[in-house]
Amino acid sequence: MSKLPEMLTIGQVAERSGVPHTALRFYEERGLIHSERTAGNQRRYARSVLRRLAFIRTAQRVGLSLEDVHDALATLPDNRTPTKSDWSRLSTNWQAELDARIDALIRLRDRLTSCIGCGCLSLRSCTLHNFDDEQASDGPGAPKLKPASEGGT
Amino acid sequence: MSKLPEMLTIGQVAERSGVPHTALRFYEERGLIHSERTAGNQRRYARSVLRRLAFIRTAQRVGLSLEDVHDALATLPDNRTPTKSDWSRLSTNWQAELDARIDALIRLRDRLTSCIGCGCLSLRSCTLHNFDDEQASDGPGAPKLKPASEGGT
DNA sequence: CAACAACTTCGACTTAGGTCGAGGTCAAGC
DNA sequence: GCTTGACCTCGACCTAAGTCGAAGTTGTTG
Repeated sequence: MSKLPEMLTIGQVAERSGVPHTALRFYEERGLIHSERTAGNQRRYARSVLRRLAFIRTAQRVGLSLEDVHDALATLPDNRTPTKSDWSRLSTNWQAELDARIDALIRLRDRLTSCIGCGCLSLRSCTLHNFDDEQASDGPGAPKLKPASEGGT
Repeated sequence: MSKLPEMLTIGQVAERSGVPHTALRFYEERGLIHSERTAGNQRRYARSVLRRLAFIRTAQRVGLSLEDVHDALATLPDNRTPTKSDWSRLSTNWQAELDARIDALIRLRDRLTSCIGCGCLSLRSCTLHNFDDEQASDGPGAPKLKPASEGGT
């Protein structure tokens, strides 16, 4: 029973992944990653956790929440490395998400462009000002911006 | 006429802007908007606050933090309501921000696509797995990797 | 004038995504 | 076999962007 070379300590994972050890424990608590324990109760990670972490960080970058990631990862078979089809399925979902986000941002940009073009100071009739028809809330706490029922300056 | 017809109560502003009154006080506390007070200490808003709020909500939609917005608004001389050229300048900055985000998302999507295409199970040499070239130049150990909704600037 | 809606402040609470420190344990080198 | 550093748990704290409720005040209107 020699210690398998694939098992990594939390410090090693932190260093290799760039994810702080505090965050690693946090992710584990949230069920995003998993570790074995030594006889002395210390965490030991399979190398595959690095891939998982890349996954997680990527998802965050895309703007997905950890909960989203958790749900996505939960569709993977428990303790094994994702196969090509697992991976493909997840990636496909993410792509849809990405496409949607890209789309939304592009629409927003175009509106902004037209706003600048028109110099619509009052914003009263400005498309940018009245976009709740299309945009769900994407901001932090941002409830949707309702049309200011007229009004303006 | 001490009570000008243009002055709006917090309830009116909330209704017209769609921003909850709690958020209005919160924004005021954060220095994003401003109000006068009646003799009885109640807030009264100039109509221009509606424009400012549209501004703020738009910025949030673009993904900017309230602090970013605060800083942007602070660049306006004497903290006034944006004129056409102010608006144009700020909007241009937001566009840059938007462009950058769109760009990042598109790159990410394309990587994901190529990953699926190549079926690179190991990810070891996969582009998706090795995107630190763009992000992690913040230093070794990189706890700097900000999660989603990074503030621009 | 009395009722009542709208307003005030202040502190506590929320969710997401963590970080920090205290107090204690494990593992490895000399 | 001791020292040192890496690790453990647990609870407190943090920021952002607010929300909620209590207790008290103002303003409007019948």
